[in-house]
Amino acid sequence: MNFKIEKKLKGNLGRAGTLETVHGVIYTPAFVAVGTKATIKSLNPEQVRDAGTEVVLGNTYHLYLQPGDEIVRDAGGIGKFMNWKGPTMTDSGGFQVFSLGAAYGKDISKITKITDPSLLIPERFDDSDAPRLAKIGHDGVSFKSHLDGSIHYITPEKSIQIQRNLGADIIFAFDECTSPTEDLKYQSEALERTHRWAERSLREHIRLASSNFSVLHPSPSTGRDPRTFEIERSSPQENSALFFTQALFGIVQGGREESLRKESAKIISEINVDGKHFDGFGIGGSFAKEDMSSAVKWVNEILPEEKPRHLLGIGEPEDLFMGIENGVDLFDCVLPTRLGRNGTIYTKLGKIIITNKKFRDDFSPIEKDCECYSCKNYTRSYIAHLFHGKEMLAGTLASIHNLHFIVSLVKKIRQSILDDNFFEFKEDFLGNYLKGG
RNA sequence: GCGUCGGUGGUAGAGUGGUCAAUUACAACAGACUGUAAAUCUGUCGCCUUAGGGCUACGAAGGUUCGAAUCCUUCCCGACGCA
Repeated sequence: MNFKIEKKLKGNLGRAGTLETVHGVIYTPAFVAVGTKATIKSLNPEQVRDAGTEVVLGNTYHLYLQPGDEIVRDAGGIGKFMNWKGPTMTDSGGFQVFSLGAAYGKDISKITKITDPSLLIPERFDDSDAPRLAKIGHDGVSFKSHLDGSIHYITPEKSIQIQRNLGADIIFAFDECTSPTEDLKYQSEALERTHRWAERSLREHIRLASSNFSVLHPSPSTGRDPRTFEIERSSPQENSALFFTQALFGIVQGGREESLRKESAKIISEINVDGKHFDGFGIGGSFAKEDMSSAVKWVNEILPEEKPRHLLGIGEPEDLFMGIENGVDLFDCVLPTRLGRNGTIYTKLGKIIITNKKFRDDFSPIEKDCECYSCKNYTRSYIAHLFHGKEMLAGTLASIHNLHFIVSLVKKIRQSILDDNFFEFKEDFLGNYLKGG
C-alpha cells in the first residue's frame, strides 16, 4: 500500500490523494462500499463497480462465522471469493463488540440521538445481566454466534489471523467501539484496552507477515494446500504481493471526550513494534452527530499527515463533507445499501421514501440528470411498484442509485479540492440537499 | 320450491350474551435506519375530539334482555344438497 497526497485544502486538514494497492488505486477521499458477508447486499460486483465503487469492505466476525476464514483463504482471499477485482478491506470485528454487546437489544446505534450530555454519560449502572451476544473478557471478547449460539472468543491476535486469511488489502486492528452511554471512567478503561489490543494487533500482523503464515499453512478444513491453488490461479508475484503488502490500520477511539480522543490519536500513531507502525488509521466510535466534527478534528490534527485516515461507519452527505474538510480520506457506511433496500433513496434535494403514495404515478426517473443504471432505465413509479410488490429488484435498483449517489458525491468533493472550490461546492450541495427535500 | 351452512372493519379470518370499536394476518398510510443480528423495525389504521371521552358500527328490519356482533322472528344475499 502506498499513499500520496496530491493536494491539500487551504487552511484546513482536508486533502485529496491516491492510495495504491496491488488490486488497484483508490482515489481519496473515497467511499468504501460495505459488503459485510463478502457481498454488497442485493448487488453483483459489476453493479457495484458501475456505481463507481473503487473498494469494498468485508467483516471479520461475520466471515469467520460463515463461511469461515479458512474457506475464504482457500478460495484465494475475499476479493477472489466474491469476484471483486478491485481493492478490499476488512473490519476487525470491533464494531460487533458494540453492536452485539452494549447496544444489543437497545435503542442505541452508531449515531446517537441523545444530545444531552447528562444523558450521554450517566452513572454507570450494572446491566451485566442484560442479554447480549458479546461480552468483553480479559484479553478479548467472547461472542455468542447469532447464527447458532456457539461461543467464540476473539482476541486481537485472532482477529488479525482471521483477517490474514480473508486476505484483504487493508485490515483493521481489533478495537472496542464503546457505547455513548458509558461514563468517562469506562470510556477511559475501554480506551486503554483498545490501545493494548492495537499494539497486540500490530505485533501479530508483523509476526504473521514474517512467517508467511497464510501462504504456507495447508488448510485443515479442505485438506488442500493453498500454495497449489495460488500457483494455479495467479502469478507468484501477485500471490506474494497479496500477502506481503496487506496494510494494517490502527483505530482511534475515545468517545466524545477531547482528552481521550487526543490521547488515543497520539498513542495509536506512536505504537511501534520492532520499528514498525500502523499503515493508516481508523477513527471509530459511536457518538452524537454534533460531536463528530470536533472529534474528527481533534484526532486528525494529531495523526501523521502522510498516512491515510478512515472514518469508520460514516455517513450521510453532510458527514462526508465534514469528514473530508477535517482530513478524512476514506469512509464506509451501510446507509446507501440499507436505506436502498428499505425504500429510502438519496436525491440532491434530500432523501425520499419511494413507497410514499405520491410516487406511485410519478413517471420521472429518481433524478433526471443522474447517470446511474436505475435512473437511466426506470421511473419512480416502477421502483415504487417493485417495493410495494416486495420484488427483489426493488432493493437492487435503489441500492444502485444510492451507492452511485454517495460514491459520486465523494468523487465530486475530491474534484472540488483539486479545483480549489471545495467550500463553494459544499455550500451549493448542502444548500439544496438539506433544505430541498 | 324445500333443506343445510353461512353473511364481521379495504381483504382474509377470529369472536358466538357484558371484559368488543371488535384477536390476528395481509393491504393501506406515515416514519426510522450511519465500521449490517436488517429485502429490517416502529407507529397509525370507523368518525369526531379541548385526548377525559363522545358518536356510529359485525347483511337489513324488528324483537328478547339491565346489556346483543353473539339469542329469537321476518326479509335480502351467497354456497352446497334435494327437487
